[in-house]
Amino acid sequence: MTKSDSKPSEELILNSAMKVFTRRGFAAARMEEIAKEAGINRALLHYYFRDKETMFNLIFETQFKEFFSGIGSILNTNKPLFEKIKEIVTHEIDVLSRHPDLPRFIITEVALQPERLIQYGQKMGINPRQILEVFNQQVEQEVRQGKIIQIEGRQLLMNIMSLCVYPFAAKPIVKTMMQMDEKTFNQMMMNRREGIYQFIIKAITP
Amino acid sequence: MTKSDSKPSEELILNSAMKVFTRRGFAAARMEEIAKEAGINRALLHYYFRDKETMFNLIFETQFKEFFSGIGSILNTNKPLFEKIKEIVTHEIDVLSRHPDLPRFIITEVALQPERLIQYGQKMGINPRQILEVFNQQVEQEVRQGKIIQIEGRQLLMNIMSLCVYPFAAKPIVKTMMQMDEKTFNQMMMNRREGIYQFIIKAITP
DNA sequence: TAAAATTTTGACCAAAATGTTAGAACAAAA
DNA sequence: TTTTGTTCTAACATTTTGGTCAAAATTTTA
Repeated sequence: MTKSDSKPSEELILNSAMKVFTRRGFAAARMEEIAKEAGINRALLHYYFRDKETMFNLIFETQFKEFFSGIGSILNTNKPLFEKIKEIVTHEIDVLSRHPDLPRFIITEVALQPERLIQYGQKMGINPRQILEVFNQQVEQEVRQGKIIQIEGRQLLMNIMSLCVYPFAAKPIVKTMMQMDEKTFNQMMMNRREGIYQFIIKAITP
Repeated sequence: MTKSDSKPSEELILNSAMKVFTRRGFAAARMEEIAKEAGINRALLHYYFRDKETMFNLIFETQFKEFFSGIGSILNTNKPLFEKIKEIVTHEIDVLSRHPDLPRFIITEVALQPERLIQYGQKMGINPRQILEVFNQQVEQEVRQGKIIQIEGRQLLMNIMSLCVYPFAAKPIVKTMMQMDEKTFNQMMMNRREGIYQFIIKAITP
């Protein structure tokens, strides 16, 4: 809020920018609000970062990484399926508990400019085709071996992601509808970490 | 696009407004774009509807109803649990297939102004407390009777909603990551209607 | 401590977006 | 066909917002 802390302005600005951009999205974010949040003059934003779009791109990139890199590297191991699922669930819930605005931010901004996804995806060396292919193979194999019921890899993956991500994406709705305050919401998500895992395993074990 | 069809302008404008607002959200929506989409002059928007905000509220209300009313009335019956689940899933997938932008729109706009949710909720007589209470009771009962495994009502409800809604909310991401075109996406969602139901039932049957 | 470099700001500018209005075009009624 | 009322538009006004710049304040360095 106040600048008093002797943190270098550049970093201080980026922090404020992150808050405001993730809270409001690009279109509704105001340079004024970012400046105020950082406790500095608006012109200073332009001194450190050329313009709104440049700032936004920096923020988007870090958020994008935060959202995708983890799951990507988990999927790319050759651990057994159940273990992967466990890791994805715990990882997602943990990350999103720390950054609850993340999914909504990514979702809306990608919807507004889908080309970003491809662009940044390439930039950080994500290859969806390959990741998906590996996961599909693994699921198919376990199906054939009778370890899990018949299910498409991508449907399973989508189920996992849905169960983890949706409550955060829709957090303001969920909180109101289920009449939870911040604390109970967080508690519920903590319970969910184990709950979802059980739910999925139960659903796919023959 | 063109106005040629002799439809009354008022309705025509609302249609365009709906498209643009759901596509871009309030902040990124441009009056100009709405006018162009309707094939009319920008000033006419103000002739029929006072200003941007008034227009937006009308759109938001209809979208809000579309999103919530169905599930509300399904939950408010006293059918058996599995039947309810089946109905919710099919209903959600059907509605969202017709209005794929709906969840993202509601989610982002509610996040931007959470008071809307309460306001419009009351306006259309939705009582979350009561709805949730009924569902909780029902789940608890089935748990006690040993018909389903131990699970919290709200967790189950959240799972159901997550599995249905998330793929649409994150549609642009899902499409890109899983390399699907519009058609395959829709097909996948159709398969999902049955798939999710099986998944949930399997997960909660003892 | 004086000079040089840097950070920071207030004042201003330009562009973009919303909103207003006088009157043209059109339709309906007399 | 004139008159009256409604629908629509072009041009204008206003507001909001992002961005620039010269100079003040501060820090660094000589």
